[in-house]
Amino acid sequence: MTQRILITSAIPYINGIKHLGNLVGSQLPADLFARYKRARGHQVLFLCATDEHGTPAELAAAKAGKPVAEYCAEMHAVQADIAAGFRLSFDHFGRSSSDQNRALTQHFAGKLADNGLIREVDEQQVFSHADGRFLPDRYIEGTCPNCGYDGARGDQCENCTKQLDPTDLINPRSAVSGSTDLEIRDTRHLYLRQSAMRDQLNAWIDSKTDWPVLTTSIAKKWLNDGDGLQDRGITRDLDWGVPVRKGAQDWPGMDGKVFYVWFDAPIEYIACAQEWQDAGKGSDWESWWRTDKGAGDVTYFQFMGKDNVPFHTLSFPSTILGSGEDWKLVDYIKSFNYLNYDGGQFSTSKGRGIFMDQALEILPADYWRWWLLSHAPESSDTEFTWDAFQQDTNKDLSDVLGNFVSRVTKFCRSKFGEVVPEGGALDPRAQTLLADLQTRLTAYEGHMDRMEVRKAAADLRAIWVLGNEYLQDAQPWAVFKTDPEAAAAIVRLSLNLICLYGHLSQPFIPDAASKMLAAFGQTPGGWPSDVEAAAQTLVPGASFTVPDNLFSKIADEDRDAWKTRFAGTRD
RNA sequence: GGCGCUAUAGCUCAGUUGGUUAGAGCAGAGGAAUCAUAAUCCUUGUGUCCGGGGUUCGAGUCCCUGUAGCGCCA
Repeated sequence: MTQRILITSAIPYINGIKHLGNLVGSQLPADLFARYKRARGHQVLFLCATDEHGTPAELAAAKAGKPVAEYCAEMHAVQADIAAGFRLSFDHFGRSSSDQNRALTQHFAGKLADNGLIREVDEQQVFSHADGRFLPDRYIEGTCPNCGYDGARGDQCENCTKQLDPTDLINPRSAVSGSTDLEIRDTRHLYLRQSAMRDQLNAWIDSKTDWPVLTTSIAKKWLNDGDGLQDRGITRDLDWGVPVRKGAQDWPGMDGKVFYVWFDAPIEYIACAQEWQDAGKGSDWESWWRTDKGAGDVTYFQFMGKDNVPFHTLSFPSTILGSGEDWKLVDYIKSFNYLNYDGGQFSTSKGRGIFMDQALEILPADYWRWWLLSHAPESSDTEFTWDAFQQDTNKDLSDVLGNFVSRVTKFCRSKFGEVVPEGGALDPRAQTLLADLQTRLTAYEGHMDRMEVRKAAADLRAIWVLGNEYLQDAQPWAVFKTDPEAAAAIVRLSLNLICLYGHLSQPFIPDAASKMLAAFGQTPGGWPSDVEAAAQTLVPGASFTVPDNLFSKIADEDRDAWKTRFAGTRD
C-alpha cells in the first residue's frame, strides 16, 4: 500500500559549511530513508532548507564585507551545491528567509496571540552605540568578576564556566567592534507561553511510546525539570529576520524588531513545502501539512542531532498546537548522538575535523555516505578515525562489493563475451543462495523501515557477501572446463545479482549503484522484494558493458596525507 | 550540584519482555582457491559482560551503590 511520507532534516545554519558530524546527524540519514521509501514506491516529500536569520549570519556577512541578504544568497547556493555533491535528494532545498516563511511566521504569531499564548515583557538589553545595535549576551566581552579572566562572555565565562549576566562583567566591551560605548536600554519583547502548553505537550510526548529514549528523555527533562517548561522570548532587536507582525497587521510597540531565529526556523519546514510548490516542483502543498486538507494520511518523520531535540519536541509543537489550526505534528523523531573526530569533537567554530566541501574534494560521495551511515551515532557518540575509515571502506566497498562486480563481469567477458550467457539451469546451490538472500533482504527492509541505520548497513553488507560466498562455492572457473552450460547458469545468476545489488544499495551509495545498473542498461528506482524473480530479470543473450572498477582503494600514503592535512584547523 | 546517556573480545559495536556453552564485522593466526581491484572463501575467541552488594531457581539483562567518559541543566 502506498504511503505518503513527509521527511524533514534539521536545517543547517547559513554561516559556513557544515562538517561531517552535522551531515551524519540529520541530512544523510534523512536522505537514506527518503531514497528507500521512494524505491519502495511510496510518495515522499523530503524537505530541507538553510536557516538564515540571526546575529551570527549578520556578523559573518559583515566579516565577508557583504550585505547580509547577499551573503545568505551566496552561502545558500554553496550549501545547495555541496548537498547535491553528496547526492542528498531533497525535493526542495528552501530558505528560512523566503517570502513564504515570512508570511507564515507572522501568521503563526498572530494566531498564538489570538489564543492568548503570547505575552509582552519589558526587559533590559545592552546597546552598543558604535555598532548601532543591541548585542546578544554572548557578544559582550569583559573581565570575569569571578576569576578575573579577561575574555569572559556575557552569558558565561569560558575560563571558570560560571554563568554570567552581561551586567556582571567588569569593563564590558562589544565583541563585534571592541567598543566600550555601551548602554543598558529598556526594550520590549514577546514571549511564547510554553508553560501554558505543558500539559498538552506532556500528554503528546507520553503518547509516543515508540520514540527513541534519547528523544523522549530530553523532552521530558525540559518539561518536568525544576519549575517545568519555561516561556521563551521569540523576538529580538535586530534588522535581519522576519519583521514582527500579528498576521497581516502591525504589532504596536514592536517596530524594528524581528522574530528570534528559533521561532521562524522550524516554521520553514512548512513554508518549504510552499516554496516547493511555488518553484513548480509540485502542487497542493497543504495536503502534506494540513490535516483538514488531506494530510490525515501523511506520516511525518524528522531527523536531527540530539542538540536539536528540545526545539522539535517542545518549541515547534507549542507553535503548532498553540495555533489551534489543523497543522500536522511530527509522528516520529529520529535523533542522533555526535560524531567525534580523532579523539575530540568536530567543531565548526574551531575549524576542527572534515568539512563537507573538503570531503568531496578528496573522495566521491559514496565513500563518505557508506562509512558515515554504517557508523551512524545511534546509541552513543561515535568516533571517526582515518585508519578505521580507510580499513572499512576498502574492505566493504572495494573488496566485498566492487571486487564482486569486477570478478563476475570480467570472468563473463573472458569466457562468454559481454553478453548475458544462455543455457544451463539453476542448481540446488543457487536455490540456497536465493533463500539466504530473501532472509537477509527481509531483515534489511525491517531495519530500514525502523530507521535502524547501522543494522541496515550490516544487512546490506551481508547481502553483498552472499554473492562472494556463492561464487567461491560454485567455482564457475573450474566448472567451465568440463560443463560450460552449467558455468553459464552460474554467471548469469551472478550478473543478475549485480542488478539486485544495484537496486538494494542505491539508498546508501547512489553513484555506484547507478553504475552497476547502467552496465546492464537499467536505472535505479525499483525494489526487488522478490529475490527469485529479480534473479532472472536479465534476458539471456542481452549485451552488457564491463564497468570500470567501482571503487579504488585508499592508499596508506593518501590516508597519512589526509591525517596530516586535517590534523589542525581549517585554513 | 541536579538529571540523563554510555561502560560487552585488541578495535567498532549487537545482545529483544531476565532463561540453555555471551554474538557480528574488522584486525591477528592457519588453510583452500586463483575468476577478480594480491581482491575472495573456510576454520580459529581461556572475554573478572566497569567494580561492589542485592532480588531470583536463574542477571550482561532488574534494584542499590561506587568509579570513569560524555551531554543537558543550574
